[in-house]
Amino acid sequence: MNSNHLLGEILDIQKQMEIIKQGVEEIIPEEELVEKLNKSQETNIPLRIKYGIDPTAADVHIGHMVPVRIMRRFQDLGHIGVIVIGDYTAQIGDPTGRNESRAHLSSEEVKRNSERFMEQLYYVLDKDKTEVRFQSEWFGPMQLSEFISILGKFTMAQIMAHDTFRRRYEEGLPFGLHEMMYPILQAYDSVAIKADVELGATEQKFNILAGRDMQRYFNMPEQVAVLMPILIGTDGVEKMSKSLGNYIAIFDPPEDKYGKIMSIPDELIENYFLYAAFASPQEITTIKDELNKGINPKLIKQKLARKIVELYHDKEAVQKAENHFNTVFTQKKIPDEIPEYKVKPEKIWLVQLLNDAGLVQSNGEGRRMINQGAVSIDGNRISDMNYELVPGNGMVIKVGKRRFCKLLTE
RNA sequence: GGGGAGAUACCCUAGUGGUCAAAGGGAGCAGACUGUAAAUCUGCCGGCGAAGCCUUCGGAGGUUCAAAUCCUUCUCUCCCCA
Repeated sequence: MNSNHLLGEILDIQKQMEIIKQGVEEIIPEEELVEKLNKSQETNIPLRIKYGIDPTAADVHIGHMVPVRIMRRFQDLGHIGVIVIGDYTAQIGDPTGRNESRAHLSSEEVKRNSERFMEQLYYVLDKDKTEVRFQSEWFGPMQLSEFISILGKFTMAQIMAHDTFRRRYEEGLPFGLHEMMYPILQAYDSVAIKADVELGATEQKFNILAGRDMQRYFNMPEQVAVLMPILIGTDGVEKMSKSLGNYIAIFDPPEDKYGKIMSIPDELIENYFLYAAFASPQEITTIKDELNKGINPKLIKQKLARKIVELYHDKEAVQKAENHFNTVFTQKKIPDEIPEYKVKPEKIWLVQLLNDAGLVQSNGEGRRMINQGAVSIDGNRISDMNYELVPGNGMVIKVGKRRFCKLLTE
C-alpha cells in the first residue's frame, strides 16, 4: 500500500510549501526544504520531521501545539513525525530565560510523563505516522570518549553566541557548565534520528541550527529549520508557559479553554487566530476587516474561542462551553454543573463551611471574601463575617465569579 | 588558593537592633463598571472564630529585655585576582 503520497501526488511542491508555510515564521534555508520535498516525492521516501520535548512536566498547552500542528501538516503530506523525548536534556532544563536546576527524573517518571504527553499530542498528530524516540536510546550507551569528541566539534565562541547564554553570563547569573550541553545534546538527536526537518519555536533557532552543524560533522544531509513564533500567554505579555500560569492546557476542560481565550487582551485576537486557531489567510483577512469596522471584539473573541475549543473537543462541547460562559459571566448566573459538597445539616459558621468545601484556602481568606462582598448563598449576598447557617440540601454557595458549590446534606 | 559582594514572602526588590507580618512593583484574588474571565477604577493579598497570639527575611547556634537587622558557623550564588 502506498498511502505516503496520498496528498503529495496530487499537490505540486509549490502548493505543499504554501500549506507548510502557513503560520510559520521562518524556514532556514527554504530552498533546501523545496529540494527535500522534491527528492522525497521522486524517491518515495518520506521526510523525517523532528520535534523535541522535555518530559519534565506532563502537561501540554496550546503553545506547544503550534509546532505540533505543523508536524501534522507534514504527516498529511505523507511524511513521518519523530517526537524526541528529551530524557537527558530534561535533567538540564532548557537554559533559555528563567531556570532552576531540575530535579533528577526517574525513568518511571519519564515514562509516565511521556505517555501522558503523547496522549495529548495525539489530539493533533497522526499516530500511524508518528515515531516516538528517547534520547537515552543513543546517549545511554555512548562512551565518554565519543562524547568528548563531539564536544570538540563546538567552540566556546559558538556556544556563547547564543544570546541567552551570553546574557546570563554577562549579567552574572548562575550558569552551570552542564547547561551548555543542552544545544549539543539536542543537536546530536538530529544525527541519531536522521532528521530532515526540525520544528520549533523561534527561540529554538540556535539549537536547531546547531543540529545542522552537528549533522555536517557526521557527513549527513543537514536538516531544515522550520520555526514558529512563540505563542504569547493569556496575559498578553509573556510567552505561554506553565510556570507563569498564563497557559491554556490541552487537558483543561472545554469551559476553561473557552473562558481563558475570552480573557486574552483584545490586541491578541489576530495573533491567536493565526497561531492558536490556525486560521486560513482568508479567515484572517475577514477578522481584520471586522476588527477595523469596530465590531465588538467580544463577538470576534467568541468566534476564536469556539474555533480553538473545537480543535480539541467536539461541537457539543463547544456549545456547552459557550453556554457555560454566557451563564456564568455574561448573565452572572449559576452554571448547570457545579461541584458538590456533602455536609451534615448542623449549624455551622459560614467561614468554616467555605474552608471545608475548598472554596477558600484559609479562614482568613473566607473572612476577606465575605468582607469584600464576594460570597452569596442562593443568590443572597452575605456580608456578616460571623454568619452561621444550617446547610440545606441543594443550597448553592458562590464565592467570587468562578467558584461555586452545591451543598448536599447527609 | 586570595580578596570582595550577596541570599527577604508566588516573583522582583526595600529594609541595618524595638515604631516589622516586614515599604514599592509585578502576579493573583475581590468589588464596581463594562463590550468579555479585555480595559479602567477601588480594595485585599502568612495563619488562628480576630482578642490577642503563633509561624516567617538561606540552614543551625549565640548575644540582647528585644534580631530580617549584631556575632559564630554551615550551605549556596556572583564579581575581581591567580
